[in-house]
Amino acid sequence: MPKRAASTARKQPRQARSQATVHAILEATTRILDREGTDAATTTRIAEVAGVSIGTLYQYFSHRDAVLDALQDREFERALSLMQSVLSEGNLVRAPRETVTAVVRGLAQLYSACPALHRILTVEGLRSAKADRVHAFDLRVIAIIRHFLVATRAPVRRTNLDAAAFVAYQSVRATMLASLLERPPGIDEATLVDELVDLLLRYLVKSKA
Amino acid sequence: MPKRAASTARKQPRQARSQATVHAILEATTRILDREGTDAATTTRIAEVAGVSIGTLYQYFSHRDAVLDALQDREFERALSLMQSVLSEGNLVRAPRETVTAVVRGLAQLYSACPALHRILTVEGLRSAKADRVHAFDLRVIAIIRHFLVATRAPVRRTNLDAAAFVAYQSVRATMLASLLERPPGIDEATLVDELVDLLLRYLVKSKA
Amino acid sequence: MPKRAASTARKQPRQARSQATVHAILEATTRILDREGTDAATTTRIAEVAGVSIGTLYQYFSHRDAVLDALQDREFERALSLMQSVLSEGNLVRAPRETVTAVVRGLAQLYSACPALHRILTVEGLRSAKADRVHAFDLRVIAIIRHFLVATRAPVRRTNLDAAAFVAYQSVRATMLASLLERPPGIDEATLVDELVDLLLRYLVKSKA
Amino acid sequence: MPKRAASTARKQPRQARSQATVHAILEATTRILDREGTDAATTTRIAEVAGVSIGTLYQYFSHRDAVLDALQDREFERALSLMQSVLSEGNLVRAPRETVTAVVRGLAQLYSACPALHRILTVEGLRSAKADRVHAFDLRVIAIIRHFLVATRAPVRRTNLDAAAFVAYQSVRATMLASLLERPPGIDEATLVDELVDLLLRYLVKSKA
DNA sequence: GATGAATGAGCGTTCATTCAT
DNA sequence: GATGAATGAACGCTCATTCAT
Repeated sequence: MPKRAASTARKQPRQARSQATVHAILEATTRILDREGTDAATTTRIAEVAGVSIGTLYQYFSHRDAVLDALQDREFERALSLMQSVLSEGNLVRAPRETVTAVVRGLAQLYSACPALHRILTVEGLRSAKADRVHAFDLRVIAIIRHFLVATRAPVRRTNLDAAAFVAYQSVRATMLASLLERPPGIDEATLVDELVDLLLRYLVKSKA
Repeated sequence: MPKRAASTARKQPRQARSQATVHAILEATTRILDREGTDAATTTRIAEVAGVSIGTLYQYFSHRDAVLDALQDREFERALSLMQSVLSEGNLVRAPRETVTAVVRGLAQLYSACPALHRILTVEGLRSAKADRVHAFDLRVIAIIRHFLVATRAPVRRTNLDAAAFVAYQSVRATMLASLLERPPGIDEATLVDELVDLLLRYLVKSKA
Repeated sequence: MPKRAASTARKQPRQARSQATVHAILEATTRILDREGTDAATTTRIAEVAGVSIGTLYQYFSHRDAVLDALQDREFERALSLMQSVLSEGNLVRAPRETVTAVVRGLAQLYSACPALHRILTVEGLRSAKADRVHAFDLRVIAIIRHFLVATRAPVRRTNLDAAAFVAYQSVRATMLASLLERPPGIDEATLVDELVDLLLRYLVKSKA
Repeated sequence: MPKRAASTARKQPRQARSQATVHAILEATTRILDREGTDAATTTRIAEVAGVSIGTLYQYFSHRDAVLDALQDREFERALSLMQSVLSEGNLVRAPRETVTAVVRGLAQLYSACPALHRILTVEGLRSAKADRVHAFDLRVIAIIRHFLVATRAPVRRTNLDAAAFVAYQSVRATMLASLLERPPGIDEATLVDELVDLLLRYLVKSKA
């Protein structure tokens, strides 16, 4: 009894063929955004890459932005569940470095598959009403981090936890994406992870000494 | 050493009137981008706000992107000279906290005047060939930071200076812009500066203890 | 004398189920046209309101216009039989005012049930080849009226009966529809009927005096 | 100091070329509506027939309907000024038959140049918000007729002047247009005018006898 | 030099129609 | 027979760019 009809979806793809079509559209959009940028993601191009007609696209998405929204929802959900699982109650006893490394490594994996896409999705807030979606996501991420900072046994150094969570998230997100996209000389992925983990630990946690 | 022969400029604005026109166009573009967003920055609108005809605009800029490029150059130059002056040889003797605070405050001032514009300029890098321009700018910024890290008398903690400069710059830039644009609850500008200064000092400099 | 082999019908709805489907489609179209206007009468919407699939619709009607044509046929037939019964031989002995009132009242009833529909059916004649259908209908109506004018015992004032029938019919039809659709102030339906009856009697019949 | 910028017009055509362009667009629309019907009046077709590009059309009209509105305004204004001049104070002393004949002849001339166009313009009220424009026009026409009925020296037979003006206008309009469009056998234009004049006189004015 | 009317490729979107299931 | 996913021509409209004045 699936009653979660997203407001953006035109019809629930119940049949196998329909699901495949929707999937193909989202994958095509992912590829286009990651490789060709936002401007290339026209409805015509998406349909073309997905191997469907433009009419078919509009049977599943009410308008162009609905496709982007669906993609954003999917990726945001992925990122959130990643963080939630690593920062969950069960992991509170692990050493801070372990936990932080897990989060950073997880994000690195998530982003490195299609960094340009994630740059667009996490940053495209300027564009019209999309800003609200990004902000809402940011708030959820920060809530998760904040909750972890409250619950962890490690000695947290910060007093303003809202600010700490915000700074931590934005720093890791932006640095990772910039690194993946610019590929600056002398910084491979492993180095980057180490640096970010160190940045976070020194910023967030009291040193043992 | 005349380095203003930008490939995008159509003619050398030698005369006062010409310079005034170019300036008006860039100012108009700045205002539109910051207040109305990228989509509003049509050539017609820019010409209108600048108080010139569309024909005149094309007499000074070969195409729309040339206007944006010129604007980007101008703002990038501003940011670079800011950092260069604060991180210059003359300031090496100041306490690290002073210098770092000066840089962060400087950027905060620069960005907060027109945050949306800077978001567009630094982030719209995805768009087509613009990415290269942003990357080139990033490299210059990082070189300046790296040079400071080498020259400062403060005890630098990092060993990979390329990575350190990159991480430091990206973290500050992204966090500051996100904060200005999202205005997350519980984080005012002063708080943000304090947090970022602390983030940078703990990451970059060995504590005295 | 089977005259239902309309060129627009795709198949003979011999069976009860088929007839019910055709009926449902025509009723749905009627409702949509009258309440939502021409533009809303898409094939998808018609099928939806009729409770059948779009494929089924096309099994009974070769194309969209065939549905409208069938509806037009139905309503035209209704109007014709109304006029024919009132203006038939059996009514020739009634007083002219009685007969004319009956016709006008009959049309008022027919139209007021769904005025927008009749407006579309009688006026949308402009649209492509539909004009011919409306004209053909008009000719039949006029023939009926003309025939009455010839046969009635009342003293007819007109000499050009073609013109008289035409003028009489068009005046009543248009005024009635305009009144129902515009609902002009100061003219209720009873008033309108009185005015039109008076208009017709004075135009068509010699006054007794 | 012309400050009547119509809300539908995009820019005031001050220069000769611009005026010619606007005129060409309206003429093209007239021709298309009259000969090919409403559906044919696409922006592409209008631009094509007018001999301009689609972009030019949109420099003078903010959207497709603005073109139709402008045309409607023009024709409505023509019809109103015709009726106003014939039914004006100066003509109150003329014999009723003279005045009525002048009005009917005037409308006949107006309509016969492009009957299909006038049918569309006076009747297209169903389509979305266009109904209001037609109704507003109808009210103005009726006000003019009503005013004449009040002021004339001829003995008016009707008591409900609103209804009388409405019935008179709609009857003449519809009959004339239907006649021009259907060209029913046995009714030439002169006959039609005579019939309508007689219809109106008998309906509106007390006979001398 | 400056102007702004004109251009047209290309966008997002709709909807009548088909055909494999 | 019935279904509804898929199709694609055609629509209204925008905006970077050109060029005659």
